Amino acid sequence: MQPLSFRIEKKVAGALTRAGSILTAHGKINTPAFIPVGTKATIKSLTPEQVKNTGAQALLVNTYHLYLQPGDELIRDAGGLHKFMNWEGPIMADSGGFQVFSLGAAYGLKLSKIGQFGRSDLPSKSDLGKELSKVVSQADPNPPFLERADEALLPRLAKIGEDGVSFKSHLDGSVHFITPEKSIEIQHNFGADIIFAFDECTSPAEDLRYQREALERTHRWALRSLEHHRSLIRANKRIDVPALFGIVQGGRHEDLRKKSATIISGMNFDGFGIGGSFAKEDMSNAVKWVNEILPEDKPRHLLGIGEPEDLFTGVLNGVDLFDCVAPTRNARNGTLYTAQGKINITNAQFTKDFSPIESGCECYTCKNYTRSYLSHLFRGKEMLAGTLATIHNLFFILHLVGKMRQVILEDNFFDFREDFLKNYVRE
RNA sequence: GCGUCGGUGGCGGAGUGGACAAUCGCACUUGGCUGUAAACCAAGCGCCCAUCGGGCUUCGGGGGUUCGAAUCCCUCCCGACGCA
Repeated sequence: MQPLSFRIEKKVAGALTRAGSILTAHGKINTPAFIPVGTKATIKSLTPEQVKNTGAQALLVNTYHLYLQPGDELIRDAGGLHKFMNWEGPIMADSGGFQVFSLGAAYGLKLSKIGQFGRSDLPSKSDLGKELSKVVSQADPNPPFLERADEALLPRLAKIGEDGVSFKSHLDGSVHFITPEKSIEIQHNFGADIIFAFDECTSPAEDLRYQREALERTHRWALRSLEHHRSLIRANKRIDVPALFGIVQGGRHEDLRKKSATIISGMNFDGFGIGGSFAKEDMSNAVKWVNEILPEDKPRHLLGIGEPEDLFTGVLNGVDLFDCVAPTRNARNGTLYTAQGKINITNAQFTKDFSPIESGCECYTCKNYTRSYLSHLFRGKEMLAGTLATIHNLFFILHLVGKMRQVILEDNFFDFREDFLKNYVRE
């Protein structure tokens, strides 16, 4: 009857850290776990077999993108996502809540162009783009915070209302109104194992007043998501029902994070997502505040986080699941992970470097190819470049988190963390 | 040998008397990327100092006209095509 069972296998004394396992209808996920992102029902540049060979236990897909193309009903009619995309393991679906941010507050007039347009001028395509990141740096002397007054000039693709969010499709310009109920219906049609409540991922640029207002709306949407989820289960009589995770928001504010964790905890979700944006420096606290309140016996997913140092922060503070586009997107853009930090394989120094990306790495790419060859593929814009780089980056991150699980079980998490971070150079 | 067209920064290719150190591509160099509108985006790319900026030498070579030349004239060199 339970859509999912979660078992804690080991807890680290003196921390929120734990290792466990989640059992879904499509198999088990050993935690902590990193879940690669396959937004449009594909891990870009890899076949499912290749994804599996990197060590992935589960995948995460996106509601917004698949709803627009090819459509959630088509996926349902195809026999569900697992069959449609040929992935037998667990599948998670994000609710579209992140697109409220990425197509809303984060997207619009490039900051460098602000002030160059009067009301009558229309910005050109090159003046538009993504300017805000989910994770901002507190150290940045010029944080990319927009004045709210500029909003009238910004042609945003997502507009937030009380009942839901109006999206202007990036594919054909058509307008789609996504409510919490609609998001849940779409995710049910996918046949995903774990789905998320529809939320608003707020911009780090928003002030406290707005964060509070958005948080309350997200809480109302959480309840609506949960109620609709239950009514769909009652109506459909499916054997395999998806697990629904509620999402905690609250930005960087302690009182909001704690309030959100308390309220979402009270709604009887199957697990929890920790969402939103914050300064990188605030991440540790934000996660800790939340996880000290969330029920211990349910899984916690830190949404959209995946840089090595952040994965340690999450695990240290009680996170079980992560998803992030960083390893896959970085790979396609030539940034590769090594134990010493990230390298940009397109740099001139690697053209004649006949060593593997990382010596000792057991991934397919490192066992068979050199940095020089990768450099050549990237410079030649060959498709195989993205494939080999993605295989390495996913393997690196998946095995890093896998190792975290192992050392938790072996009571050696802190030493491992210290050793890794000592060698891993950020920036 | 004669004629025609043409020689611009690593390459392609604009410009055809002042706003040109020279549009734009490509290549090259370096950044960035955290629930993916991203196999993407940004910056730099003659030399020197440099914060804004300033100075110097450039458009096949040489000479000339002009206040001013990549742009006009003469000449030489080189290339393509045509005629001998």
